[in-house]
Order: sequence, then C-alpha cells, then structure tokens
Amino acid sequence: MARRSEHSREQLYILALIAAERIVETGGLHALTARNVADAIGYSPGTLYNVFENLDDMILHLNALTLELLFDALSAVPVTGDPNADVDALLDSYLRFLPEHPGLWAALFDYVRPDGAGELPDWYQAKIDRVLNLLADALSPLFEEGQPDQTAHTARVLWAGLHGIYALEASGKLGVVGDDNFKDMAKTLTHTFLQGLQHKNQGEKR
Amino acid sequence: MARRSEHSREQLYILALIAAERIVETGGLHALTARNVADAIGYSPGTLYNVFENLDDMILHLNALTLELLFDALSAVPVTGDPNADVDALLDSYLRFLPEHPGLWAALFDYVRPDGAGELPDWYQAKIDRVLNLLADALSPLFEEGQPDQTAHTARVLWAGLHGIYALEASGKLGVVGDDNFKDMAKTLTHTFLQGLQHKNQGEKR
DNA sequence: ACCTGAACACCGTTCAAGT
DNA sequence: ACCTGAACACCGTTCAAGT
Repeated sequence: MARRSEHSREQLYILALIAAERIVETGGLHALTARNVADAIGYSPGTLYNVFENLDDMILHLNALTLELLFDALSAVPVTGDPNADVDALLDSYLRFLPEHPGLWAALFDYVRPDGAGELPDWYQAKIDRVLNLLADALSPLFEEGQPDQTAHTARVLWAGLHGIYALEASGKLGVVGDDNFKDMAKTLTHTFLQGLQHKNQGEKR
Repeated sequence: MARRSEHSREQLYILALIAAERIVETGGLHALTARNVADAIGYSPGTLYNVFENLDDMILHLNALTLELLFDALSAVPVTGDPNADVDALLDSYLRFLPEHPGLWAALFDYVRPDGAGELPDWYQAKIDRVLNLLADALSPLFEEGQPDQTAHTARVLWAGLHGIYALEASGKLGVVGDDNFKDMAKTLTHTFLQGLQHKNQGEKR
C-alpha cells in the first residue's frame, strides 16, 4: 500500500511532536503511545518509526523542543549583573513557563528512559547546557573569576533542586497541596540558597 | 483449579513486595509488571489482584515500605540540637541509604501514578510526614517557637530539593556524570541552604 | 474462599507486501 | 521510497470456572 507522501519527513516530525504535546497535555504521560500519536496525525504506527528511532527517541525530541522553548523564555529576561535580581527574574520566567506547558513539562521530567537507553545524545545534552548556562551566568558575580566549574556546579544544584520541588509538589507526591504552594517552595529554595551563597565565605569551614 | 493457600494473604503480600524489589533492582522500573511479580512468587497474575487493588496499589505499598526503611535509618541518628550537625548527620544517613536500595528508590521517585489515581491515601501520607518531621525537628532550632508551619515548609523544600538532585543527577538526566557527583551536589544544596537559613534575618526583606 | 488461566483491550516494534 | 497493516511478544485487569 501507500506512498502517500502528503507530508515531508520534516512535516511528519513536527506534526508528531505537536500531537504528542496535545496528547500528554490531555491524557498524561500514560496516554503518550506510538499508536495514539499515529492516530492523531492520520498515519499508521509504522510511519513513526520512519521518522524516529523509537518512542524513547520521539520523547527525547519532544523534550529537546521544551528545552528550546524554556531557553527562549529565560533568555528574554534582561541581565543586570545583580545576582539576586537576575536569578529572581529567571525564576519568575520559569514559574510562568511551567503552567503554560504542563504537558511538555511532565514529559520532560516524569518520563523515565528504559534501562538500555544509554547516555543522552550530544545534541540533547547541548540543549540542557544552554539553559544551565543562563543560570550560571546570573550566579557568576557571586564567584571569583576562574571558578567556572564551581559556578556551573552551583547552577546545576539549584536547577535540580527546583526540579525536585516541581516533581514532588506539583505531582502531589508530598501529599495534600495546591499548586500555588509550588511557587512558594520554589521561592523559598531560591532565596535561601542565594542567601547561603552570599554568606558562604563567612561560614565555618566544611 | 486452585485453592492452594500455601501462603496466607499476609505472606503473599510480603512475598510480592520482596519480589518487586528484586525485579526493579535488576531490570528497572519497566520490568516491574504484574506478570513478572506473579511469576517470581509462583502464582498467577490474578492472585496479585486478590492482595492488591492493582499495580499502582502494589507499588504504593512497596514505596511505603521504602519510607519505613528510610525512617528507621534516619531516626537512628542521634539528635544533638545543633541544626548544622543534625542535618549533616541525617544527610549522611540518607546518602548511605540510597545506594543500598537503588531499586526501591527508583520505584519511590521515578514511578508516576496514572492520571486517575487520585490523592495519596492517608496511611501513605503518614509515612511521608514521619520522615519529613525528622528533618523538621533537626531544623527547628533555626526557627522561633510557634512557627511549626514555617519549619515544616522549609523541611519540605530541602527534602524536595534533595530529591531533585537524585532524580536528575543519579538518573543521568543532566547528562554526563558519575554518581559520586550526586553526593557533592546534595552536600552543596544542604550546606548552602542551611547557611541561607541562618542568615535569613540579616537579609533584605523579600 | 482462593486461585487459575483464558480473555479483552491494549502496548512497542518489525517487516513483508503493496504502490 | 514510502507507507500500511498484520504479526509478534508483550502489557494491566477481569472473571468464569474449577477445587
């Protein structure tokens, strides 16, 4: 049968990702199946495997798109050079982004890759690094020059911490909570953490 | 057929959870299926549904057990009343616990409940609260009396933050990393956060 | 009362067959 | 070259039938 070619490979790619977002937005991560995506774009399951290696690969591409959108949102905030103000502005932008794309966010962080999936591909790694670098730049005035590793490490810690709050709080894993509580917790973490960074030198040696 | 009753309901319950731990330890969360657990304990899939409501319920019970084990480990650390020392001791105990039970930990935090699963049951919520209270107790000297809400909130933030580091770092979602890096990040978060708490009053108003 | 195992409605993935 | 749709080996869950 077939040879429809009503859409190019690139069109199928973007159609699939748009459908995937809608599906996960509507029915959660469990609804994000190859058959559902295929149905949504009017092709057979097999066609997806012409565009993506497998479902894991498709979700990876979806998540890469999310990281791009987040990068765009975060890179739009002006940098003043004051770490408190800059991190706060990034946080606000982040907190605005999340509720606009709950499905994408769930796919980015709730999705667990199969055991044999191996390391993240370089092109994906680069998208993560780009976001982390924005945060590291905002934090950098708190570190002496020539401590890029230390700065990057700190940015990763804060980013991971924020994710943890999202993962536990917004998904209800800590129990009874509204999702505005998520914002409070994110702000507590960020402000307290920044405060700690600024007083690190006065503290006792580890 | 059947009516073997070689094991009581309680025996089946514990057998299933032990098998579930071994399976997730060996083959990851994706291998944790009703059929695999049933095979491992020598019963048919249907029997599991006699003991548990469904697979979600089984994993919830597995996770409750993990929280109990963690509580036991954490509650064994002596409390001195010095928040720095006490939180550090809790952190060390936590960091020792994780690598001893990687499978249990993956089930606790990587498992995403289906959308229709509803709120966490009270008995499960209680297990979470018990662990969080240990952390809140250690932090309490940093807060004035009569601020139990503030203390609990802060404990949740730190706990969620640590989880985020585990979730992103130990699962490779931030990219190239060894798992000893996880410990470094956990310590950075905890120490910086504690430092921030101690200097909160001197800081500028939010 | 307890357990089985077949059945139902799903999965991800592959691939011969068609155009 | 591209797409289909059947096929394979799986899922979670239910339930008539057996002891």
